[in-house]
Amino acid sequence: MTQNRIQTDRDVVSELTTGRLSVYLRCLSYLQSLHQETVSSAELAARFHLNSAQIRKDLACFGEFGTRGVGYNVSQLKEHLIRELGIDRSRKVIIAGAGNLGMALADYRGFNDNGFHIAALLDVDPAKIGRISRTGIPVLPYSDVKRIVEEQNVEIGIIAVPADAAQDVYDALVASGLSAILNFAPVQLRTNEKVKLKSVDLRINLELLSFYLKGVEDGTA
Amino acid sequence: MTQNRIQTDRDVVSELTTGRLSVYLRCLSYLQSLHQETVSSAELAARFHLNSAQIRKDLACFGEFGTRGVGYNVSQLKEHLIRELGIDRSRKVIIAGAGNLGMALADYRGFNDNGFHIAALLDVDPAKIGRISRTGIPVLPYSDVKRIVEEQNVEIGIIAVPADAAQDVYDALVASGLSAILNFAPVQLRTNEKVKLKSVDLRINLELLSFYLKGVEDGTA
DNA sequence: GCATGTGAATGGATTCACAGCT
DNA sequence: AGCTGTGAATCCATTCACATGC
Repeated sequence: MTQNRIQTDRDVVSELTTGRLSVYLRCLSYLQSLHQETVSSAELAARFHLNSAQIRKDLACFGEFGTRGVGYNVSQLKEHLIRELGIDRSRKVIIAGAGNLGMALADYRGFNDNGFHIAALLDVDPAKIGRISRTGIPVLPYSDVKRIVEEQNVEIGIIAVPADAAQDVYDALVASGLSAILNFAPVQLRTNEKVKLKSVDLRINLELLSFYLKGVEDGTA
Repeated sequence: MTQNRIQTDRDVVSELTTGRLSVYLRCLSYLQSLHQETVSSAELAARFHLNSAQIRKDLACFGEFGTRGVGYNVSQLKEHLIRELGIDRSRKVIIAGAGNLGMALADYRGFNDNGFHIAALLDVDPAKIGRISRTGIPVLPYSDVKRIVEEQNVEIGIIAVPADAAQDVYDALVASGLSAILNFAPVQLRTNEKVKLKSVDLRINLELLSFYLKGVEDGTA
């Protein structure tokens, strides 16, 4: 109910909850664009096929922000989530690997916007170094990592290199001094516990669908 | 909320389990390349920082495949998983959106290999139609969807278009007759329950890291 | 002896249900 | 009345611990 509680609860927020907060935030931006002033947990729940109690619990993690009998104030809640997610200022990102995926992420709106700014791409290929992405992000050699990270205060690294190069790249990023890494290479990395790592395995999702399809074929699903 | 589990003849397998099976499979391929003949749940557990009982439970979903006192036969288990995941034959995939992300996915090794084959990319941009990706995947207009899906027996669609086009593309893919969709657009789709949908939200992962970083800054994590 | 397979115990996340505020 | 905030109940996933079989 009071300020102490906000601090206490914070380190207990699960990734599942945090992920949903991101989704709510996007929805609030949309509602704001419609000039909707308040929203109830039931309305949000209907949009996402979630349970309304879950949404209230998620939002209550950081204090009481709703008004009983009314709901949540859209723009107030939005600002609040932005602050809680730590994207109320721009965080610098560097992408290792200027291949297809790295380039796509560099130019991806969701990545280079609204709380995140991509400082540079990194690559080993001399043919790529010195060029820029479609939206103007420069491709630099790995020898520049440490300098860029320090000069531009880069906090997040993204690994978008083939699996066999991922560990070396991981080690180089960690050595450069950044604090969090998003890994797209399908490998189990030997990690440094001081750096937060989140891995995303794109192929798993295709295999999940294949598994579902097989179930349908076998007539068991 | 409903579609999160997949029925099999033996039991019900959660998506979490299925995802881990994919990871084990990749590891088994690696062990096979080292000519290792057997592997224990404890060894796999150590590799992935998982609990060995969890691995045994995951693998036991489809029957008893290990040998007590010995472990699992690497190549036998690998073949078994490939069959259970339904990638023992090539499944055809079509990608909607020949932008950066679509192109990256089309040429991504993990997507166009080993159980999956990308039949085509789709786009609305006349400048892109008729071209091919770096690895030779053709870009076709949406008017060809139904024909391609039928002729080539495409089962899986991937949505790699901007958020505002995603619903229309989803509807077109569903209408074309395929059975499963992997969605990369950050929107809540109005779905047809006959088609399995899996959504991947890339931005959530960045926000997760931002949330972690904020926790560190505030000294609460 | 050693590692699997699995019922029982634990731990988390979700949902229920209602007290409490507007 | 309407909707939040939350303890209690439920559901699901993970882990423990051991009987079972090589």
